Amino acid sequence: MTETTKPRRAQILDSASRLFSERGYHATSMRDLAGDLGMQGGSLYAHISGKEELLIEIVNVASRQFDEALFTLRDVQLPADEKLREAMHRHIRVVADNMDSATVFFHEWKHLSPEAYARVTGWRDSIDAFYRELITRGISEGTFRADLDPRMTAYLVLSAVNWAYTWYRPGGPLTPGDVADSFADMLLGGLRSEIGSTA
Amino acid sequence: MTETTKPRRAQILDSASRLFSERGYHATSMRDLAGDLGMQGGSLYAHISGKEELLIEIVNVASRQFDEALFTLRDVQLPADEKLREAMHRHIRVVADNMDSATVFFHEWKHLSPEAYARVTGWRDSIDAFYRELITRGISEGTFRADLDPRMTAYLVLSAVNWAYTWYRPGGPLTPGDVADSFADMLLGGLRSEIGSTA
DNA sequence: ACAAGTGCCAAACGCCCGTTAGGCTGCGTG
DNA sequence: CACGCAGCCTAACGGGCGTTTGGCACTTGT
Repeated sequence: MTETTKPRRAQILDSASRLFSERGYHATSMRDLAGDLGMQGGSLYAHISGKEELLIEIVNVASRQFDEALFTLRDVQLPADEKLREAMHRHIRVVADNMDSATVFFHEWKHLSPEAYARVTGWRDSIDAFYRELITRGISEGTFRADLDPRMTAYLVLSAVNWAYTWYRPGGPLTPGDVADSFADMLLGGLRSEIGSTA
Repeated sequence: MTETTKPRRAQILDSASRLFSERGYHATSMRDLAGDLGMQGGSLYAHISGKEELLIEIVNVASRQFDEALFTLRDVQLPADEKLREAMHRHIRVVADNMDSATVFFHEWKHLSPEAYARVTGWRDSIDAFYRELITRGISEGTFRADLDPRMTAYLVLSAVNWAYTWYRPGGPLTPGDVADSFADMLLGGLRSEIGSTA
């Protein structure tokens, strides 16, 4: 009995993350969720205030993790290419370490109430701005090609790291670091061989 | 005979695409959908057999368009880099020209019944295979770098073209062709400047 | 031993869901 | 004019939804 079992609330959030990510928020009933935990629907309300609280908390935890992962990189002095690689490492690690809540985050944030919705779009914009600034600086430093459009470049990088939630499987042969390095190598160096790259 | 009801049916499918993409499949009720068309919930059933038929048809139309766009490229003789660019052009055009049904396609296919679900995963695999083969051939032809992993490369390309459904806005300053060219330039040539690219 | 507190259950609440049934209206055709 | 028949209506069906309530069993502190 010395082993401390997770608080009931945390168990509920874990189950909710998994079920919401597998079936979707609206397609998961409170009775489904309770059944997954071996209890009755009404019993959940001793621990939570309602269904939306679960969604809000899952999305908040996910967005906070993205935020923290990249925030500490903002003022690090590093060549732009290395910094981009490091950002992708951290970004993909957050996705990979939280596949369920990341999936919920990407799929269900539209169903949040207006304030929570606004907070998510705010996060989106700040992540966007982080990558755009990184790229803009890389261009002015001469590390990145001068003809890049920072907005499109940020979209491309974000596509790569975000879309991973649809195909990455933890426990498979690839670590999050493998994925990040592979993507960074291709993005930074390009797909074309030296011979093939004419102009 | 079925031809006569087609216009109304098409209107229903259009409304359903828009509402499903905005609110999600389960969060859109048949009464919502009917209201959007100025009718009562029950009246829909003169034109369709049920709610899932709408989802199936929307997803089928979308997947067929992806299929057709890339199928005719399979046997075209073209250098791998040009062929990849053309594939991205077509792929992004399908997304951009069908934002609503593409969004439904990417978000709601998990909620399909088993057979329809299997058909979608089949499509997914075939698109995947298309890009992998294209890249594998490009490597053996010397157009692409020899150290590329075709699987990871396909993921990267698919990330770029698929994720567009989350941010692209038709009618904005960017045409689908602009997006495809921009992404193809960055992917093929890499982000690094000539000076910065040391090995 | 007893009171307080915790965690859960069983039942019910009002509401909305997808879907069906039956009837009314207005049109095109014999 | 009579007919059939789309196309839509209103009303209702059984059922599942999120949530609330009251009470029972068990643990804990004194």
